[in-house]
Amino acid sequence: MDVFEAAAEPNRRHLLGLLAERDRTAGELVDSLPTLTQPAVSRHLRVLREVGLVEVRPDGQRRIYALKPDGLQRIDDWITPYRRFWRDHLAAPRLETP
Amino acid sequence: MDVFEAAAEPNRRHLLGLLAERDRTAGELVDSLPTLTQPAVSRHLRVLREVGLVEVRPDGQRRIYALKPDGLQRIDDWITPYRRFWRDHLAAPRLETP
DNA sequence: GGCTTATATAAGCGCAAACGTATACCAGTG
DNA sequence: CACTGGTATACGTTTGCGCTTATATAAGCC
Repeated sequence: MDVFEAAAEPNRRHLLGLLAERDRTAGELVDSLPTLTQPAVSRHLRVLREVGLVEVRPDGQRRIYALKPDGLQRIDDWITPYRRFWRDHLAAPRLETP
Repeated sequence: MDVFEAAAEPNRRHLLGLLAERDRTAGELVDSLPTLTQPAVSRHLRVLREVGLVEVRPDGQRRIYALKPDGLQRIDDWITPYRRFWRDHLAAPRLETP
């Protein structure tokens, strides 16, 4: 699994959104997704860990998750050339438009 | 399938890359992925069409594919808030680093 | 009209993702 | 030490993606 697939999952994007606000314990993140069970969220966190999008530090018996900046930057690097593309085409979508 | 899942597939990102250079016929795109069969590429193009990342126009018996700017912009909109995040954290990764 | 070229769809298969239930692993607390 | 709370892993199941082979559709050409 790479960064793109990891970020493609809505629940994982939800987790990333929360971690962008501030660091959170695994428990808080579990509570933020009431439709999922604790193991399900734990596995999403593992995926985010493995692709380098988040990092964990232990705090007693809890685990505190934090966003890792460089992970998302890889997606941003990919998008960058396209950004130029739509900046050119957006104002004047088609030259041959009547 | 949404834009994120569509862009998560490496072969589809390859196709988007080619279409960012210039419009291409379906046949050119098929030839650009020698490890895949023609139907496989055709299905990838269908996915990209359905999520609004590309558009097609017929040219005789060929189909010419073109990149649609607004599709990728939706991913960019999602990334934007995170960009601020790593701009803040990248220069000084951790305050408590020894 | 018949034949070829270009592209899309259909059918079927294998595999990996995502989930829930059950369980293991620690760390704290009495 | 026994027990509880917080988190991760194991396991089995379902579901959907991506692939190939085979076929349909449609345009161009003789």
